[in-house]
Amino acid sequence: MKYWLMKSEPDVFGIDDLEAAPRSTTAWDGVRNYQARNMLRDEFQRGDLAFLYHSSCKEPGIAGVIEVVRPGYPDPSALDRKSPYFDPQSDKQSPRWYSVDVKLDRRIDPPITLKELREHQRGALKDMLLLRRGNRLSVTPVTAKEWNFILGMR
DNA sequence: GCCAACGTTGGC
DNA sequence: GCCAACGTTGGC
Repeated sequence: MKYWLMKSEPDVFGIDDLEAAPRSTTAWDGVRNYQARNMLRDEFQRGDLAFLYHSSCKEPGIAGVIEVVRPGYPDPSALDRKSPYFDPQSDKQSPRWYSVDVKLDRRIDPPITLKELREHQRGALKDMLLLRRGNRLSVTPVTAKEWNFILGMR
């Protein structure tokens, strides 16, 4: 089993939206970066856990734990002409983009802020990808050590 | 295959 | 709104 961190803008889709979704489950679609795509397609497994991270908002931080309930499958939004994530270059035969389905496991209240995480940037979280300068990947792996340490912060 | 221009991300 | 960092595009 692996651990991940998945970014989302709460103004677009946040933990409240996930909780309100049917069975608190949603398709994690719209990822349009090859590195992230490869992880969704090749590495995500049912039962993996991920932090839901709120980005581009007032208090960026980890707002909850989510579980992968369906591993990588072709992202339907890439083929949906009406979707904002539609990609005319993708096609059904050789899908370019992938999604996974995730379910809310539990909220982290209050969220563990980026500020708090940064307090450990020289210590337990010194290798955490999220905290790396210039990191823009919306899906990143988290080590078991980092995972447990961060959960211990609440 | 190089690399400049451009677009996007995301914290501040 | 600014801007650093980085990915992508496209001309050559």
